[in-house]
Amino acid sequence: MYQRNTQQRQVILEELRMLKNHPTAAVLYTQVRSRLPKVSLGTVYRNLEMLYQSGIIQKLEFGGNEARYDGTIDQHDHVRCVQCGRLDDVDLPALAFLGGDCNDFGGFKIIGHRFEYIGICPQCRTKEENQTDDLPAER
Amino acid sequence: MYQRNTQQRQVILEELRMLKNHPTAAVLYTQVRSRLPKVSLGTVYRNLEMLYQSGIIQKLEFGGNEARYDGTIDQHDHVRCVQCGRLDDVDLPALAFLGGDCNDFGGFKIIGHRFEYIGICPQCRTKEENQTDDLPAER
DNA sequence: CTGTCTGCAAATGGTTTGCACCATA
DNA sequence: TATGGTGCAAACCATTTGCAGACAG
Repeated sequence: MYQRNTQQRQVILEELRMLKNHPTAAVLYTQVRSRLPKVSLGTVYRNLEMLYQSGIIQKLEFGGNEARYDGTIDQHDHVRCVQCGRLDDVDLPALAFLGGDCNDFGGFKIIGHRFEYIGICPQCRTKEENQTDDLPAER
Repeated sequence: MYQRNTQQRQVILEELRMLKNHPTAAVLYTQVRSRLPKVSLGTVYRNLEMLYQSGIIQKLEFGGNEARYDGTIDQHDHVRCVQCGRLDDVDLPALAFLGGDCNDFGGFKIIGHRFEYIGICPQCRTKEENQTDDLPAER
């Protein structure tokens, strides 16, 4: 089951690694289109999934939101802004053990974990202070 | 902003509390229909969201899968089966600190966290042993 | 009565997929 | 030139929403 090294695939991976902020597929798509104006969103999804399955990139999907992608595979956790969806890195070595030795819970074979802080990012915080009214919808 | 105490809302909450295994909206819907044959799926979603916003139940959404609901609000973590989506409880007091004092990461105001183990449930494990072929799709 | 809630069905939105053509190896 | 990849558009599927009638308070 070999994979070809297409131009699209290369550009998608390069641009993903360029964008440091864990872009969504849609954001990456517009970015890639600046170099390959004819790519389709379907191709972006297909390649992201392929790269993810090959263990080359990370897919960071949580709670109904759009999935976000990380061009590296080093293990670290994240903070997600409830309001705008922004996703930042968090270095929290204390969590390393969680994926480790504990590999049986009620018969489950544990193969990993997902962790994420939920919060409000700096931008959204200042927005909140300026306009005290209009609480935005939760989701 | 008061809320009415409709029959639908009551039954939905009761049935959710009856089902101990964190049902999806669809599963709960069929369950509720056995008592109220005319409820609509929309009503189930609307009420679940309402109960969730009111802090009466938990909404457990993770990784692109269907959301699952918990009729109680006690804090505990979960294991999710990658293959069938089954969601079980896990008691892991060590994680309690995570939502606690640490309330500022890079300007983010931390308001909570999401954690979940990923694994393979007993049923899917035995299935795997019996038939070594046909790897199921990731998602 | 008033204003919330319901059932229905259509809309949404992120993601996937079928198909015919394209291009990599 | 064989076959995996692409672009396009339609399909999917969980969830949301507009609307007119129903019903709780």
